[in-house]
Amino acid sequence: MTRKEQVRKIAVQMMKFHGFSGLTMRLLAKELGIEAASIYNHIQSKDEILETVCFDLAKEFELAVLEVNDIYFNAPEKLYTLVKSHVDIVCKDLDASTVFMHEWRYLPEPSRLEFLEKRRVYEAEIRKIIQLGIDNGDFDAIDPKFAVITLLSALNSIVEWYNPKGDLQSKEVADRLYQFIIKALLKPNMHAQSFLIPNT
Amino acid sequence: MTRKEQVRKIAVQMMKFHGFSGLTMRLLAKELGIEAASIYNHIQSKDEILETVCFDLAKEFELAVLEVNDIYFNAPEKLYTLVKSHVDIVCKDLDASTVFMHEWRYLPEPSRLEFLEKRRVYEAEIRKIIQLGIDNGDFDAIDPKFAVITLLSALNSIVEWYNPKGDLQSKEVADRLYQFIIKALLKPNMHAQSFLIPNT
DNA sequence: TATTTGCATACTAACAAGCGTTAGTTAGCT
DNA sequence: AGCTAACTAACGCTTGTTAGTATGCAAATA
Repeated sequence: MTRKEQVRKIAVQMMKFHGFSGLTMRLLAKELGIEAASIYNHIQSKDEILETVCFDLAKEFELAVLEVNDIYFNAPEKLYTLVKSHVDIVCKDLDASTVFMHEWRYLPEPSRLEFLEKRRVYEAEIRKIIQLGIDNGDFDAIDPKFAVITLLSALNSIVEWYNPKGDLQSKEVADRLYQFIIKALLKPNMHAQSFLIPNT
Repeated sequence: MTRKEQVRKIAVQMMKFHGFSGLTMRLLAKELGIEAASIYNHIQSKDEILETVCFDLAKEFELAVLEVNDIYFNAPEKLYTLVKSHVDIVCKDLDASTVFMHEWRYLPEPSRLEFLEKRRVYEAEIRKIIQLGIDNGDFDAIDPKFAVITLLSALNSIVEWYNPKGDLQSKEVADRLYQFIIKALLKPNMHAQSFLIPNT
């Protein structure tokens, strides 16, 4: 791990607790054991740290959903794969994900608008999955937009409660969330079709 | 509305966009059309604004859930009433609710710990409802803790997307969310029992 | 092998601006 | 007379960031 990566790692870790505005360069420097001015040998600005975190993760989410929508699957299978990927990304680096969820608001313009656009695309891709499920008769005819919002709120709130040192693995979290959500989405008469719920 | 209330209202409105740390007294003063020092004729400190917002809303949530658990209802009825109350509180003052959800982390100690305790109690009361549903055979035998987390994540994320000027009323949001969640909670063979889903 | 170059990493000192907040005062309304 | 709500001036401290400099190690050169 380069020094640059070390700086970013500690910065993100601290941003999780202090927030973007609350984390000062001098606070970060103290944790790194150096002077505030020295940080600028490794990064360009405080904003840059936030931009790196937000856009690196956004890229990961984007790739995951595009891959799912590229492969031929039925809607429940696509949804399971997407949920699994999303949860994996979040749990893999919980600090970064927490900052991603909470602090993107403080991205400087035009980065903030760019970020919102990326999120819009992500949501639109997920909506395609829900719509496919409805069109194919797997899912109840609910409002897809509403379903996406509710799905994502459940997925994203993982950062609020997940404990990497606890007994739940990323896969278990994904399976539980999927089973909860798929029940809300599936047509009532399809609940016996357990093949739609992958083995855990 | 007293001047004190006006100050708080504008402050909360601005905190929604700038965050607690990002909102400065001089920025708030400019929006109020006065000098920063003048604000202190109406409030004691910047922290006090945050504390008022967080604890006022916490009180509302607490009262709502205690009332629901006081009345004799079955679990689905209790849950519907709770969802309705929660959504009402959130939609009634979206600015305050947004600050409540995002900025409680920046409460000064010991207020922060006190806030977390109140939230813990709220979650425990909701868990009672889920547990009642399981014990009475209405709900699937899912992990109640997990169900509460998922339920609350859906309820709380309303602040991320709800538009008071849109075409959705608070009651409609509550009904939709309830129908989505109750489907995930109910036993499969009970889905035909539409009486469990209140008329919309 | 000895010397030089260059990069990585840290430092001190400082800047201009901004921070929350206090003290003391003034104007107008009841 | 007393209350409400504003003001100016200032305090001590913190903010992100720049400029210029020193040190130690690794690769390149003599």
